[in-house]
Amino acid sequence: MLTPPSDIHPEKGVVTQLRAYLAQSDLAEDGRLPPERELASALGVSRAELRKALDVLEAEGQLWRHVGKGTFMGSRPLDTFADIAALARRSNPAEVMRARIAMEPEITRAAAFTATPADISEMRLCLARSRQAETWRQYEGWDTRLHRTIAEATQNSLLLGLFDTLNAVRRAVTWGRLRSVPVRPLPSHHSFAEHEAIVDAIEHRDMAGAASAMRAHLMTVERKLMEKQMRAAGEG
Amino acid sequence: MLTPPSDIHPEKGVVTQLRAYLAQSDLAEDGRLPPERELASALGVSRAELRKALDVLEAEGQLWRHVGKGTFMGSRPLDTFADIAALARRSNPAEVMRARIAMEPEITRAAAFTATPADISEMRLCLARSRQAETWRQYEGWDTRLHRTIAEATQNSLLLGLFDTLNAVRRAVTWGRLRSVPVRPLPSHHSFAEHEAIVDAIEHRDMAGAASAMRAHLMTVERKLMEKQMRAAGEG
DNA sequence: GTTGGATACCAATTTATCTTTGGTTTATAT
DNA sequence: ATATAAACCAAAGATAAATTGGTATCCAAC
Repeated sequence: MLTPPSDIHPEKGVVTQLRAYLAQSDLAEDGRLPPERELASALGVSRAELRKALDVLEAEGQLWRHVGKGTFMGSRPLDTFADIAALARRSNPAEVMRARIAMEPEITRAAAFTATPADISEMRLCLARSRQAETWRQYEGWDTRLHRTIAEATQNSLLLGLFDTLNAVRRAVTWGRLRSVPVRPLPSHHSFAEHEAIVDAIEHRDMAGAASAMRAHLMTVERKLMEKQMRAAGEG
Repeated sequence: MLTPPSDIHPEKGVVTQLRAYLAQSDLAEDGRLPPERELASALGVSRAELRKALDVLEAEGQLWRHVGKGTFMGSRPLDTFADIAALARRSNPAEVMRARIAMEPEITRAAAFTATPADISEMRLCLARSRQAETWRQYEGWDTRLHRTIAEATQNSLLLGLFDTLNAVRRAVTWGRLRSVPVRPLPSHHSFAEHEAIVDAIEHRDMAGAASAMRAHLMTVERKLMEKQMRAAGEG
């Protein structure tokens, strides 16, 4: 219907009018249509009424909208950003910690099923080295390697890739932290026993135990991290 | 020249001076050292000479530089893009399925804690649309959107990014598949009820239930996929 | 009392502008 | 010849301004 008949309710008229506009006007390549304010005046309707029509078309899945970006035809493109730097920019330490708590226990569970004796002996090596570390920097190196060895033990290149991505973002995001204590990690450091419990569970093919041990470990890390942050906030 | 040691070659002198500076001065946590112009004046040498010394240390791998960014200690962070194509090449449908089973239930668990009413109503929309789908292509579109909406509902950009990566690999890996049956999804399709159970659990903030519902769903998908593969192998 | 329209404001996003930074060239002086 | 200073370039970051969808408010009309 090109000329809106007067016997149709105005709301429906706007929807029809909008459909006609979208059908005829060839919009930009990205399917973007003009801003609401322009489109409203171009169609000779108020912005509120145009928005109601847009709501209808959006509910139909014909278009999608986003604040600051615009309104687009077709289905929403999944803006896949696999770029580490971009991910790190948008994320923060809290998110990273939550992501670790979500991912790593399940990775550990899978590893408990697939780990080879070679994997497990490499984990044991990481454990021993981390205990011998004389600086926090060294300790962190062995800690990182232990966690990655577990991911490798899943024998799943995709899971390993996802873990690496998570880890890269973690390093990028955690910059700006302060290692206040220059001393070496103490033997009583909580991670030692926790790490050992994880590797033990993997060795015993205890999938549930491995997952929960990793989860417990990461939640301790998260708690320590939050405590440190609270202290820093209190001091500042 | 403030105190030029005559017995040392000036170039080597700058290198030594620079090494000493890097050893003593604790630079920022990201390992960044001051811009060349500042550092040159701080060390009392010309910028050109400082750059020569920096060239030496860079050749030794002790530091890395980047225009517009600065000069940094340590090894250059592997400019990792989680290369979807590379991941897909190394992976296979079975790995993808195992990775989904590892990740998505935990994402769903997190979503059950953080989902907003808007998130949930969007999930319901996806459910309804997927039921109305008249082709498998349409159905897959709404299925994908449902799963991504759940990932969005975690309010965690990193988890969302990891999910997107996983999803991109999945599409890349499943590329060569053929949807043999041109008929529309039947109302008895297993996913309908399973999807609904997932969204219900999220709506009721049942984190454990949401996770296990998603896990059950994905395991059904995996089973169907294996059966199909067996049939294909039998036919081939 | 409800509806529709105009306006103003908000937050997310993009665009434009300026600054910083490593890399390079040129001219000058010792 | 060599070193120094200066100037310029392109890449990256930082900041400011403009856009845009979303929302609330007020007012007039029926």
